[in-house]
Order: sequence, then structure tokens, then C-alpha cells
Amino acid sequence: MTSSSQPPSPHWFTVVDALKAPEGTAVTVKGWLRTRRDSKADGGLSFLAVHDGTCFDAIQAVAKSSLANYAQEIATLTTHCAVEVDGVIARTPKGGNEIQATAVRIVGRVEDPDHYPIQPKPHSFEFLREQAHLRARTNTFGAVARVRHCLSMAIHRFFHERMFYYVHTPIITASDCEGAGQMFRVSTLDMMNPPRVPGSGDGKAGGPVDYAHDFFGKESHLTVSGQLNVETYCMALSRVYTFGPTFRAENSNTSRHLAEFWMIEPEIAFANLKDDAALAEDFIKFMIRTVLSERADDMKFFDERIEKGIIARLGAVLEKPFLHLPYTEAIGILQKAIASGRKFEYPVKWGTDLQSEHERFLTEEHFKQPVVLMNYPKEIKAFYMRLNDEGTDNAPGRTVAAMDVLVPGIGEIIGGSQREERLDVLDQRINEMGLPIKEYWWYRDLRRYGTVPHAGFGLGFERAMMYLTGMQNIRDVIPFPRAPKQAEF
RNA sequence: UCCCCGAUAGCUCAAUGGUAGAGCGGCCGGCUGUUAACCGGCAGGUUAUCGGUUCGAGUCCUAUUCGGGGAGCCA
Repeated sequence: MTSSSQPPSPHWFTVVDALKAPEGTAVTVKGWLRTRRDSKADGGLSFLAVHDGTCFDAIQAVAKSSLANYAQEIATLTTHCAVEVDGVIARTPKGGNEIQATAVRIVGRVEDPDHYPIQPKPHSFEFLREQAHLRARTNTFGAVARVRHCLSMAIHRFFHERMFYYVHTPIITASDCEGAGQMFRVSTLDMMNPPRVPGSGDGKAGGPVDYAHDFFGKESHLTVSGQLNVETYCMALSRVYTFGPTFRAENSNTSRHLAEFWMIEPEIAFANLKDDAALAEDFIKFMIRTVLSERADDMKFFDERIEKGIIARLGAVLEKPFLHLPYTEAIGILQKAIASGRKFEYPVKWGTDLQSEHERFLTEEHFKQPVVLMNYPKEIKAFYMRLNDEGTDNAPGRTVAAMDVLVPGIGEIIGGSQREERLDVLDQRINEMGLPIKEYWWYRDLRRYGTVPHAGFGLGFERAMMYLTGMQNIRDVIPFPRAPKQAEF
């Protein structure tokens, strides 16, 4: 932590601790300058706002012109110069802590300050995305980073306290059965001259690539979901979850999609859809409570500068249970709204998936709170979702035990379901959807040997970050966003 | 991938087809226990790229690249 030329100081305080230290405490603070303001009072002095990322606020150091290096060094400091400040904690006229500096050592200057991109002023997020290596230095991205960390820790704590086991599911998968969108290929073959399936093409080019010669001996990709793998551990450890990176090669250009994002996927045995929904609700409320209490400083910033009133809105979500709404009833509500004059771009019809505008209407206009939509038509959902009995929720067709949690401002934040635990029904669904049943051999084995009802869901970590911070673009809640045409850093 | 909008100083933005401007930031000076400080001055430009129209293009047209908003796909 300390360079060899600088002996460790017994008084080294983080900014967060220095801001709470009693008056008179001798401290050394190490960090970066946010701003420097000069005054001619008391024979000349400079106010240095120093931050080190340990909390939202900077601490003010007062450097008098009597310091030996004042004119040469201190008075020429600019934004984000790295400094070490020795001094004594004092109270400002307004009440907070500041440091009466006895020494200011310059660790690293900012060269060419008139071209340093991060200035003490509001920057557009678009600009900061192009300066992703520097944006952590801003108020907003410092706050995002702290909340992101806080939330990551909270998620593990939530599950750990409830006897869930954290399972590391693979990043690389050679099974093509996850079925959740376009995948990134993983290969060590020579792209310019790949081996071809023997007897195909003209021997030099053409014909299918022979993946038998590839690293894993078969086609392999980056995972799009850890669910199928984590189900295997669920059938032995009862309550498990994954929390890892997930990859989708879709050409999505929106403020809500990334090519590389983090997903949390719990899976619970001896559980049905209601248990799943209850877990999802507990989970979301736990995340809200945690960031409000542990990152009050950063949340205050988001409340004032990013989304006015977000603290009150999140607080209100804690107050009442989530609303549970069968898909069939949601269709009814939407059709009633249309009948009374509400216009939508897309038609509403039982059997088709809800559009973004429909989800937003339900959660933002009609109910104005998080809504758990349940029991969707089987045709629009994945093969592994449990087939409901005929007539569930008075639906005109067969439904599956799926649920989506919709929140205002984001839309779908969680997608989950009770899983089909009956082998014969699962096989029927796989065949109906034209999927290669042989590929699912190990997944089907779980139903052959001691199958039990179970359920789970996936929560997009970055979507949760957006919901909790009010940040409008998913690319601004992950340090280095990966999206189409975007992998510079 | 589709629809719409945009790209001018370090940043945020102006500029009827006719000499390239302001605020902030930087530098210099003044003032001040300052804290989005304030006041005066100075420096800072291949107007995204390639073509075209025109006496003349930041401005109009073609194409491209990149960015933003919305949609689809989803988490």
C-alpha cells in the first residue's frame, strides 16, 4: 500500500474515517484533489478538497502559505493531482471536519491540466463512456462503484443467511441447449483455415467446420445462463445460487442490454411458483434496505442529482407486498384500458407476449408498484417451465408456471419459473419445441433419479443497479460495458 | 437489425449559404474561510470522415463511421 520511499504513517486515515475523527486528531490522508480554491485570508491559504473513494464526500484540507512548498507546489495543484496531507482535524465554521495541514506532499501531478478530460463540472454520460478509464473519478461513477460493491456483498449475504450455497457454474459451455439467445463462440481453431468435416466441400474450403478438432472436441460457447447447471446442484444441496457473468451475442442497442452482464440465479428444491415469487420479493426488498442503509451517502447523491425522489420511492416499495397478477388477468386489464381509450402501438391478445409498453403501463401507470406477472401461455415460454393444469387462472389455453417481476422504470428485472420435474411432460415439451432431446440427457437424468418440484429465477444484476440508483443507461452501472461495437477498454 | 435525432475549442453548446462565438475548464492578475466561489485579461479550432453542389459550405446533397433516444430480442 505504501511506496518504499515513504515510510508507513501511523496516522494514515481514510477520508471516511477522517471525516468522523475527533477534533485534534493527528492524521495523514492520501487521495486525489477534487478542487483547489485559494484565499488571501490569513496571509494566503488554499482549500484542497481531497477524496480517496472511501465515501462520497471529500475532506477539506486547509494549506497555509507558510508551508515550505506552498507557492511552488500547493498553489499550482489541479483537479486529480495525487497528494498526501499531514495535519490535525479541526471543525469548520459550518461544522464539518477539515484538516489543518502541516504538510502537503505531491505524489502525482496531472500533466497538461487544460486537456485533462475530467473537470470539476457536470459531464455528459455519453462523454464519460468514451473516457471509461477515467470516469471512476467522478462523483457519479464513484457512487455507482460503491453501490455496486455493496449490492454484490449483500446478495451473497442474503443467500448465505438463508442456507443457500454459492455454486460456480461454468463460463464456457459445450451444450447448445440453454436456449436463451445468440451465443459467443469459443474456439481455438484457425479462423482463416478451419478443419472441415471429412468428405464435405471441395477439400480446401466449404463444408461444415469440423469441431471435433476444436479444443473441447465439440462446438462451445460462452454461457447465456447458469440455470441448467445449477439445477444439478439444487437436486442435492436444496438451495443454491449462481452469481456470475453471462454473455449474449444479440445485436441489442438499447439502454437496458449488455453483451456481458452479471446474473444472479437462485434455485430452490421442494418449492413451487409461489415460493419462488416470495423469494424474489424478499430478495428485492433486501437489496433496497441494504443500499439505503449502507450507502446512504451515495443514495442521497442519486436522489438529488440522478433521480429525484428515488429514496422515497424505494422506501415505499418496502411498505407493501408485491402485487401478484396472472397473465390472463393482465391481458384483461390491458384490453379494458384499450376499450376506455388507452392507445398502444401493439395489439393485446391472449397468447402473445406482452410488449414493453404493456409492461410499463401495468407497473408504471395502472398499479404504480412492482408487479409479479404469473402463469404465461406455454407457447411463449421456455421448455423447462412447469406445465400448469388446464384452466389455471381461467386461462383459455395451457399455461406454464412462469413469473416475471416488473418494476417501474426498468420493466422486467426478474424472470423465473417453477421447473418441469415430470420427465414425461418435459420430454413432450422438448419434442414439441423441436429441440434435440439427446443433448438434454444429463438434464433429463435429474428427473429420472429422485426428482422433486423446484423453482428458480434470474435477476439481471445491472438492471437491479439501475432500479436502485436511478441511472438511466445500463452502460453506466458496470465499469466496462460490453455492447455491440463497444469493447474499447 | 429497424425508426428518429445528432457529431463545431478540454467539456456543454451557439453561429440566414458570406471574417469561427459564448459559458465552464486551463493560464495570468484582482478579491475572498472558500466550498457549482466571484471580477478582469490571455491562450485555445483540419467544424467526425470521404466525395459532391456552389463564386463561396460548419450550414445544402451522397456515402461512411461513431454516439444518443425509441423498438425488437431479453435479464
